[in-house]
Amino acid sequence: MKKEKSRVTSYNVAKLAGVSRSAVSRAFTPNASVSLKTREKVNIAAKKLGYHPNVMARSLITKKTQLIGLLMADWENPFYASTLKKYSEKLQKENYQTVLATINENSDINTSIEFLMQYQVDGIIMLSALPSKDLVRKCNQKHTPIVLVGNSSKELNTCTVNIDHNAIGENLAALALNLGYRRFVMIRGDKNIESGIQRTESFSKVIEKKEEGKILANLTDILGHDEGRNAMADIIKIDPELVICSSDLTALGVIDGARIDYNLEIPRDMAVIGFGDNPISSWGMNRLTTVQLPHEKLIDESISCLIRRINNPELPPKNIELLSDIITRDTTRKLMQ
Amino acid sequence: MKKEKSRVTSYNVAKLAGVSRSAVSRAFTPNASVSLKTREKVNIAAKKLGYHPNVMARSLITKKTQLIGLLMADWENPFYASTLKKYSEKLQKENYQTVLATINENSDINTSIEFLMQYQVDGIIMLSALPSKDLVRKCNQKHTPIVLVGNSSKELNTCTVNIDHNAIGENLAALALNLGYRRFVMIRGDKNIESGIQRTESFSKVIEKKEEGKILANLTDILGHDEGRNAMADIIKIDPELVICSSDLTALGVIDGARIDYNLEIPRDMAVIGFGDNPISSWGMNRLTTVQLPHEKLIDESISCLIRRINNPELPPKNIELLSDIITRDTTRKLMQ
DNA sequence: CTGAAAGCGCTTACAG
DNA sequence: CTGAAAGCGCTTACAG
Repeated sequence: MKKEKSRVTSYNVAKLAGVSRSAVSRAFTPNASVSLKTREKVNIAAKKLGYHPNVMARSLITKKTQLIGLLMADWENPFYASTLKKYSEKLQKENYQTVLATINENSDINTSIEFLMQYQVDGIIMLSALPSKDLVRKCNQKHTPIVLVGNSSKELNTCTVNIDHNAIGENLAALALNLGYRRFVMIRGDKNIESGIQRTESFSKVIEKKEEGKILANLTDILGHDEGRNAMADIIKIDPELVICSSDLTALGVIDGARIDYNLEIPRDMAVIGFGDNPISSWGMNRLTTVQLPHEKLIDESISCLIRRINNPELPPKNIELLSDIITRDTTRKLMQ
Repeated sequence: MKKEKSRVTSYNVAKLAGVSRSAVSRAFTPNASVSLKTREKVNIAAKKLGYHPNVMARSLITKKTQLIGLLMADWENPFYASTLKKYSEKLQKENYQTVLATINENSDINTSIEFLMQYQVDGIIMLSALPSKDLVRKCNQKHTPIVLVGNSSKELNTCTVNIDHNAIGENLAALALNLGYRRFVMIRGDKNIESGIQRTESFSKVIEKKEEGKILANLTDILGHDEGRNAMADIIKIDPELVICSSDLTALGVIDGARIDYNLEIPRDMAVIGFGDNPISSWGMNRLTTVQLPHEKLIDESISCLIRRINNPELPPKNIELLSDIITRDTTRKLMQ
């Protein structure tokens, strides 16, 4: 069987340094009441033995693990790699480590959350467009702070950091009308995702109010390049002036379909707007007009919300809404002056 | 200050179930010697109280945390999001949780590794093209199993799972010559990364041996779409028949540069081969000929290597080399029959 | 500033 | 199969 790992404990360090285990503990606690001399003795001994405090044992006492659970549901998002990286780095800077948990068909949200709970994470960041009342209830019950990122349901009694999708819908409508477009097709993925619903509704509200333009079709369950390209078979029959997609990848697919399969010129024959400002979207022939999300801010706000909540559980939860910009490139016509 | 979390402990469950804490512990240990009746009583009480064993306390005794550290250095790789997801899911299936650690300019490898060590991770998976002898030495010293993924240095006394880059270089050369190309330009990123060196060397060895063809230039420190596109300014002067890139993104940039900035037709005027088979590479006009890496296998092998090592530390480390396929699409000419 | 002692929540020989 | 007891490695009042 497994050979026993011979761990270096505070006892060993204490003995070598000629002090008590309390002193060793204090030497590793910032601002603890230890003399500089003791601290130095301990540090030398610790270095010699390769000692690091056992966080597990510590957390048993302090009831803090310095562990943050990162729950991610929507892995299709092409930004997730860099998002993950940034979370991990920024949390590390705040002295937290990141425990990753995945949600998918096989492992449901309950399993994941229970895993995280067993590890006594100090808090949870949930990245998902899906609502999760059960999750929030469970966390509140266990007094584990959680912040919901990118989930647009506001009634929940917890911290949320969101993109203001209503504003996006309105801005999109204003821009579209301004550019002279009147016949629209909207495309999005999962039809139940709140953010897409909000954008679509606020878009159409503006259009109705101004009594200009018309949404010819509202296509759903279309996500990603290939589905976008395939969707052109339907779109071509509808013949819109502008196609607005819920993802840059979908938009790029639509453009490929339009150009390659139907020989359209973009934006002359048809304009396209994406969502997300994927790095790809500015490449070569793509030059996609799209919505640029405040990723960095989303991350920063969610981390600071969570940490604030961890340190002051009695504070009321914050609900933050972030604004986005529209980047105008070459898949929509230029504004006439 | 922080309100005390009122934790449910095994003591509470024991009391409610009318058994000892030992019994509670056993009820949560698979194959422990408990009667079915006791186990059921415990389960009912646990459910009623919302009890989950505290993994931190458990790990103090068992010396196993069921935590795996995932160290990632090369975040440019566009596959990292899905790689991360798969690791997390597969480890979860094996009853491990993933702790993420990042390496970058700010947080060096030592800081990250010490973080992981403090959390007493049972093992570490290091995803990086960079060599890391120090890391391996440190892990061996602490008896923490580590497997190096995608790092081609073989002498290290640890488990490694790699792509066989020599084979790729040879296959690339054979294909290139077969297709009738003779004048090559090679492009890669960081010139010190072993995998790129190996591919380049084995490629040129084949060419020299066959006394056919010539590498006109070996460009380094070029990575990603934009740098690839810019590199066309130099490439156009060299006028190669085939450009071989160390990344699909670079290749796509070269193609954009060739088409848009220099009006070349691909592959008629110049052929391009990428590396990695990024999903983008099969899209629309891209249709990139590229090297398809065995991602899934890389992940599976590294996990099983690590778990084997965790369970049997005395076993000698394995060094696994995986083979890759070349996907021929439309950025190279077709083979004449 | 310092150390002895208690205790965090768990598991595991041990004895029955 | 079961429970009392010891102990994992740490921190933190407490008394000095």
